[in-house]
Amino acid sequence: MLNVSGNEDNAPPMNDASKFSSLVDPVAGRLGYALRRASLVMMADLSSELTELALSPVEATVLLVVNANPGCTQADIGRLLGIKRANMVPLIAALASRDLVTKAPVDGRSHALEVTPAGMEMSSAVHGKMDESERHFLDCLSGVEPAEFIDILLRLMRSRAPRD
Amino acid sequence: MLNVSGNEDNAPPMNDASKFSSLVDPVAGRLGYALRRASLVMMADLSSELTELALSPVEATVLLVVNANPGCTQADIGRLLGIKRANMVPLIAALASRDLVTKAPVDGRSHALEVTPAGMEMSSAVHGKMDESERHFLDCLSGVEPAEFIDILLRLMRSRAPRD
DNA sequence: TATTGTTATACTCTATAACTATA
DNA sequence: TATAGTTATAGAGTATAACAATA
Repeated sequence: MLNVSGNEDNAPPMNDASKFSSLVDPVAGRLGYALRRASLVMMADLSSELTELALSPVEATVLLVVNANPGCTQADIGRLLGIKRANMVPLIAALASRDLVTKAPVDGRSHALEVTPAGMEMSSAVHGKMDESERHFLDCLSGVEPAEFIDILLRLMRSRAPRD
Repeated sequence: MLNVSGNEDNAPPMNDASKFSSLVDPVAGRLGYALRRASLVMMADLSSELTELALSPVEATVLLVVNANPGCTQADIGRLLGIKRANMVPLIAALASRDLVTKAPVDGRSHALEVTPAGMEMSSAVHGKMDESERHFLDCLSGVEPAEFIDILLRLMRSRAPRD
């Protein structure tokens, strides 16, 4: 694996702010700010992990949802992931054009989505890449249980209604 | 204050997934996914809080940085917040056009930024809005100390080098 | 040679509105 | 009347490349 930051093992991982600047940071103690910056870092890491599979994080996630819910519709996925119907169209089209998912009309107005054998293999690969990306960051959760940490984040997410 | 979700006090705050869908969620246990969704929710909340001040979250944060670091440059702010130099230009221009910050050439190539009296008042207002937005979400951190939670997020953010 | 500010531009993501067809 | 899928489009946000002036 590529070691970009030279910070793979137990060496002190630059916990100081010297890498960023010498300014006073008035938002470092803000939950929203810390959440956003941490999220962007993890997204960038996962994104580069997924380049091998030629999938974006969103495409990969949609694929996993179809894989876990055979027969679901685009609208279902949109509600689960917070993606608008209009924006689901190119996502599903991309996965379908690569023969990772299939669309079968069931309703006249809705399509049942399913993963193909190739899509099933790709789902496993995606989980592998997510495991690999996640592993490094889980080490930062010193003391706190990952499951508890994630539960807090999900509770945070559900504490406000989705805007749709 | 406006109560959008009907979930201000101690009523059970919809901790189930019924509000979202009935699908199996294959990424609910993923740290990166939970971080991103939580971050988006907090960003949306802060964004609507800041509409009264006619500031975006990024503009508000830049203003706070200038306020906390009189004499800093655009490049300084960009490094601190992870914003590219090119994208700093319209941000500072917007704040300057509203007489919230001033640009004083010091170097021939760099400008010293400072907040005006109006900018100082606006900074206080921004902190107030951030407090208000943050208050609700801090309640979700049952058990875990906010400072510890934020420290983990910042450690997470610093565990990968900024791409710049 | 490296850095600051700047312009122009492209690309991705997301949001809205409207339309068709189905339930 | 509400929902599913679709199209087109607009608006953020972010990215790169190039340039001039300066250190």
